[in-house]
Amino acid sequence: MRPSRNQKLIEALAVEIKARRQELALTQEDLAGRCDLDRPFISLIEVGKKQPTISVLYRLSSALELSFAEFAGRVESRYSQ
Amino acid sequence: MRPSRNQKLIEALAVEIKARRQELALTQEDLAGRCDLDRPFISLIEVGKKQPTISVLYRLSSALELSFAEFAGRVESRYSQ
DNA sequence: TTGTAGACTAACGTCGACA
DNA sequence: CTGTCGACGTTAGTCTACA
Repeated sequence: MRPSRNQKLIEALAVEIKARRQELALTQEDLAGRCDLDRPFISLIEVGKKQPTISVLYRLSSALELSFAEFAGRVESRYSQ
Repeated sequence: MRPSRNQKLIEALAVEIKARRQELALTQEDLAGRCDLDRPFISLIEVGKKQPTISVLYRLSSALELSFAEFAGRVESRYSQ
């Protein structure tokens, strides 16, 4: 079977991360620092070119000051639209 | 550099998936069929040996008849304990 | 500040098989 | 029914660097 890629979901995630990051007035480097991730990697996620694993998702949600459930809910609503 | 692996989170996910699957009286093969994933892969996730990406997580939540937010919340509560 | 590129390592996700 | 294994192709995730 084809690799499990859902581009619309990935893009919903991308938009939510970027929006929330800017809401908190953080740079990509700030965010990367908060969750100990590579800054260029954050960039790739925000343009919908990378699909993070659950560990990275969880760390991103914490860094964005959201519970995991709240973060997932936001991504989900963007996806459903 | 350091692998972005949070074993406790992975195990919380593992336990939740297995519990919810059994709640629905599904076999791993049933679940695999519902979300079009490899059956052995489901098994590895349920024993905490694999860390799925967001696409796989989303498909699992749907297959387990949970919203993405609800699913994330359940994993999160198991993780926090 | 951000997007992207190349090169690299580790891990995902699939498949077939077997206890 | 489930866990595991080996093999495989693909991609996550890191790092350096540049416009």
